[in-house]
Amino acid sequence: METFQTILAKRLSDALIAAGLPHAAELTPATDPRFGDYQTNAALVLGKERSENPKILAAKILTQFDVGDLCDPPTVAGAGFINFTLRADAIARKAGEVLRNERLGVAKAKSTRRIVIDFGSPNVAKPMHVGHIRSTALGDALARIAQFLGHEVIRDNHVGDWGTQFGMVIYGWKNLLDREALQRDPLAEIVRIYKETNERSAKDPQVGEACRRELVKLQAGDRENVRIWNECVAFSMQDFDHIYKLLDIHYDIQCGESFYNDRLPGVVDRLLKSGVAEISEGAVVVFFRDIPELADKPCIVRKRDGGFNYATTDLATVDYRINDLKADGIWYVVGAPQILHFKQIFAIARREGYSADLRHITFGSILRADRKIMKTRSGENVPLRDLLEEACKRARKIIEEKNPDLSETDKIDIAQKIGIGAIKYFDLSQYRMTDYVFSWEKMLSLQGNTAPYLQNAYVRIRSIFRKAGESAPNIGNLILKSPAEINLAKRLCQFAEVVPQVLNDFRPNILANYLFELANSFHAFYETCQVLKLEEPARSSRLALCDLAGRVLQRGLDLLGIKVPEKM
RNA sequence: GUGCCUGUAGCUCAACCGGAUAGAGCUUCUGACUUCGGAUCAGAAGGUUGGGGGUUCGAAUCCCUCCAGGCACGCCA
Repeated sequence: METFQTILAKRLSDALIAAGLPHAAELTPATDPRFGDYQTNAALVLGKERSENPKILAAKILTQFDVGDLCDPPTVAGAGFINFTLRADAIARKAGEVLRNERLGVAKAKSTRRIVIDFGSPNVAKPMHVGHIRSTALGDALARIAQFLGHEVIRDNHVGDWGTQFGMVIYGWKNLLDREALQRDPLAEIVRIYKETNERSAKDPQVGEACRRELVKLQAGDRENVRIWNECVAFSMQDFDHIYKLLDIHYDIQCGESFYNDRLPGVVDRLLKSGVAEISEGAVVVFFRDIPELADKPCIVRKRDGGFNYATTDLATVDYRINDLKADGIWYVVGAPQILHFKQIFAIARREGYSADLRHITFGSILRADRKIMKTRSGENVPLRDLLEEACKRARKIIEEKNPDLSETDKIDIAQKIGIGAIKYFDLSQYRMTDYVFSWEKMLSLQGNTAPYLQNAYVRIRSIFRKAGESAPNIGNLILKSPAEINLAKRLCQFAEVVPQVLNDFRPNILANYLFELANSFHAFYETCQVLKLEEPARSSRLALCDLAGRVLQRGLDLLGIKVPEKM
């Protein structure tokens, strides 16, 4: 299904050809309602290129422009903009099409690809903390959107289940473990022994040495140590799964760092053989002498002591995803501090001849009110589990105030949808690169650009249908008369234009913004337009409009990983 | 020291690839309820887009420079 934007863009292109002008510029939504619904600056761009008067060019383009029954006659305005205002009957027809369309008008991408999305990536033997929210919510939302647009998505949890920290965990397990505590709360006990060992080894070099020995034994496949390691991984995964269930996050594969262990020597051998890497000061290193930015930033792929590091693992991961999983693209949803690392990894992958689309999708930090990175009072990371539970608890409290008559099971269910939705939406509605200040009050507010506000719009729509005692009517075209309903219908047609835009620069906040405006338009419509008390056919038309608004809200929030309740 | 990211209303944030008079929300103020959920809506107030230069018809957006904050810079991940 075509959007207004694609139709008008095509006609612009036709008009330019007919006028003997080169194809130029684009056709975009108007920046201001005063300028209509869509605009193009084609005449300005061409005017500049050809040193001609943009206004005259605009007029020339318009003589060839066929708007058909889509728009009122286009106008030339300002320095040479061409403005298009949609006709109400065209909006009614288009909204009718969207209404009957399963995908709500959203076309699949022209070329669909297989994409591995690497997000979340918690570390074993450490509880997930607030910081994981961004990678997890963002990665999941991008996965949902890419999938909806027809891409084949493989969600991969690159769990940190291997590394030097295991020397300490195993040492602690053997010397400090409290079995009872382990039964009560396994992960907490593992974290405790890890921390305590860490402190001890900082003070006592002998402990540090013992940890290194445990690590070497683990890497050599020592049965006892491998058993302990397995157990720790299993306990951690249980904890992650609990959180993922709460967050409604699903992974297709969870190939952690350990998955790549036996592939690491092969990676280094190949890099040495092909000359991409060389020996330097006993280590195996890749230099980027021809890339100014990286010229003084070599990448070590095998340490002097023969050990591998995370660059090696990540290179093995690239190989696996491209060769074994046949990925056309890999998106890494990983924090900004690792920018340099991924630049190096991508540069090496290119040298090895990989042409897959490799993207590092970075994001900022979550801050406290004092603008410091969010930590607990004692300076520890805030456990994600606590945070999610707190969100549900606070949502529950609001529900008790606003709607105390709901059943207990409803309250639990709704509190979860609102609480978790609030946290995710607060994150996703902001530009991913900027740091943001965490605030319970803001994210759970019923006013403003929040999940509860959007959910409430949906709930109101459901309420109308409950009251009506009927489902959405099956009608042809809508009848649009009042400005508020025209505005709402127009907004609904834009869904198809907004969704694909998110992937241009991996910005779910564009979709969030749209949904907020949609909810706003719906509320304005609701305020001025009666539905149920109306005579036919207006009643059915407005009911259909409500239904469509509900479906778009639901689908849009779903693409962000947020659920909607029927009541709240 | 070098590189990267960020800086927009009192606060939290938008602004798609350079477009028109920089938009929302919160807060404050003013209106609207015998209502399909007022958990809402309508309106007002609020700006030297960190500072200064430059590029052009046109800059929050591109270039230079300075300031502030954050992050990263060969054997941790």
